[in-house]
Amino acid sequence: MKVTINDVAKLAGVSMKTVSRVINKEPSVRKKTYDLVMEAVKELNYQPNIAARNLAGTSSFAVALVYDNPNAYYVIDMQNGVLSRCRDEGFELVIHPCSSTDDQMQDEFKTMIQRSRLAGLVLTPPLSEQQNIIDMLEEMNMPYVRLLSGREEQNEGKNNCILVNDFAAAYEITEHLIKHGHENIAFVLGDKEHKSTTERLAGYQQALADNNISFNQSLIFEGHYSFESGVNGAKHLLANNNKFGVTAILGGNDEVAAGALFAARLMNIEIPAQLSISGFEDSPFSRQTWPKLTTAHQANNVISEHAARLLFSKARSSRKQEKDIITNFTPSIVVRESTGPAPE
Amino acid sequence: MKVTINDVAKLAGVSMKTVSRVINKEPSVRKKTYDLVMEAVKELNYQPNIAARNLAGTSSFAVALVYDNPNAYYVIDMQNGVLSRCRDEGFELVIHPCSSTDDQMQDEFKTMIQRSRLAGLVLTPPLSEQQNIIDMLEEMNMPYVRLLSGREEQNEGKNNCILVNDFAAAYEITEHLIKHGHENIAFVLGDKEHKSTTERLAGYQQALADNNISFNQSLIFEGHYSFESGVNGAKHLLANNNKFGVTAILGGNDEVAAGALFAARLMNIEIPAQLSISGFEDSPFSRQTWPKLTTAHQANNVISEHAARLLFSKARSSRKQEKDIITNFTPSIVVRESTGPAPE
DNA sequence: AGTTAAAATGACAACGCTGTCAATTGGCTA
DNA sequence: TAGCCAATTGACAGCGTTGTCATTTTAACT
Repeated sequence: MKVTINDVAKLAGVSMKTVSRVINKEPSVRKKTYDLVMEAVKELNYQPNIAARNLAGTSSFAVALVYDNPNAYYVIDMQNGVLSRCRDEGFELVIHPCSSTDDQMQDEFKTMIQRSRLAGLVLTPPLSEQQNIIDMLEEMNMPYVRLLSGREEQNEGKNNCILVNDFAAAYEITEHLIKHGHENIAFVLGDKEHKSTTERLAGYQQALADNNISFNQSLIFEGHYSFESGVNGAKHLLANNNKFGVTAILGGNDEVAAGALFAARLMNIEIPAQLSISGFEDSPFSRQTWPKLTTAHQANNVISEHAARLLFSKARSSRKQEKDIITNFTPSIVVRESTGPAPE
Repeated sequence: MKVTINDVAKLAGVSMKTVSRVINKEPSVRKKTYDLVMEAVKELNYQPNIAARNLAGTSSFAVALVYDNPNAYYVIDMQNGVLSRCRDEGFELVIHPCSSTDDQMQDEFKTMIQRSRLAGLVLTPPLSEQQNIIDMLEEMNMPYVRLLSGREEQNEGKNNCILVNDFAAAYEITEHLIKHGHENIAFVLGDKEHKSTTERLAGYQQALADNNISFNQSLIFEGHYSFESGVNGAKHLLANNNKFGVTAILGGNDEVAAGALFAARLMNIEIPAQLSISGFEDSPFSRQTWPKLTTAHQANNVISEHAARLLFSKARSSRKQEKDIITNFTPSIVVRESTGPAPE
């Protein structure tokens, strides 16, 4: 039942160490020897023991996915992508949800890293934005890859980032609305600590500017990434019989947009006839509202696989921290039924 | 930096083995010794090395969570619950998503189990319903706990089950509707292969029977657990100007209910004035529709923690398969705005 | 106090693999 | 063909724990 490296070595007529070399694809193994060993491996259906590898070796065979994000769809997408790469590469995945943002978390985090003997970690926002975490990892010389909201040109100093260009996404959505005659476009922002919030706001502002529409602070509601916040934001923005003359609302993400939709219903406002609403992220959620949400599609499955791949390459390429690895993903707008021409 | 059991032993002035005994909460350690060791553990912040434990010991310190469920909220709830227990008990969690239902999956599954040297696994529906998987685990003498839809009285032969009483939940929701004057209550079912579907249907039928309402097959739509299916089901049931006189629709779960809501909107039907709609599961989703859904709350966080606890106790209590461990959870109805009195 | 069984502790090998370094082999040149 | 270097391969210790069994201590009796 249990096949060890020793069994393989005997069958192939070589030393254990040679088998080890073959398993780990180390160079300087003669082709003939390699084949001999592989044949024995197949014959015995040998599976290396992960615990022993971890214990004996200096390198580890586990990576961690760290998240502090209430959006289950996002987390699952990330997890599945990373997991799929892990399987292909023979790594284990350690899942590490972090609920808190306080100091205690950082300790807990450190403990986890030491305890699990990780080869590296994937950080998702908003955790990936915390400088103290990054500093800690750099100090520990621990490979990591972080998913961030941002534009390439603004992040040249940073390393190991995978950027999602929320600026461009917001720009595109805003322009879409402007083209449909909207001028008083409101924005219910997500948590202001999140980079995605400031990026989306900046994209929105740029689109306004490029189309000669002046920015109006009154049309901005500082909220959170939640349904509730979308409800509150829309209620506030549309208050007093829509005194600002808002004809479109950008939701900080799909959940916020769904909240805005909810609030509009409460006020008997027709979507999109009287009001256009759009979200961000294209979560499954955005397809399950009435009407379905216009949003910006973010290829989370692709992004997460890419993140894992990048991490593995970093983890393998020895100690030397390769700087400036930045990859860019730009979400693309998906127009559905929640946006339309501005009312007269 | 790296603290081993040896360091602790030296500081406490005892043998390594004694420290090991304390760590593993083995009996026959004097209170005084125990305290001495624990003090040293705290002082050095000692963390046992999982790899070494796995390698040296006979028992393993990893459990797996296996899922084949597209509902991200459900999966995350389960995962977080199990994970939280795992941390407390010093276990590792191996995540194993299974996309397919074919034979290949079973092989892959077996490989995973052998490779990871698991202490046991938690199976979630619909995977937990597959007899071939259960048989395989029994054969391997591998501890497991499965989450199932069902009633206690019907599952006495089975072991290691955590039952969610969907029958009772459906009964309660149906009765709620009947009390509000509904008689033509339709049901958009989920996937018929899932136990939860048949259980919910049975609860619905029982409630009708107990209230002297005859069951009408025409009011049943056999669908799937998806938003789309909810849309199609409602469209079908309300077709031809609502020829069946439906005044309420049960959605197989919250997603289906949201779909039904969507379809009702398309047909300009007022909710709940003209039509009541309810879901199941009380996913975050059910609070993000307009109007908010009446549903049956399922305490997934509690259930998953319980599952993990049960698995640990099984895994520890040596080989002897304790039979008949069955725990029962009954969802409780949450009345929101999507249901109301039947129209005249 | 002396005896004895039970409880508590310790010594040491073993788990399955990899790192290190020494030994062997093969291919080439002179 | 000897001589030499580089490419391969092997021997062996050790990773941090636990299982086993031997040893010591304690408690409970005569």
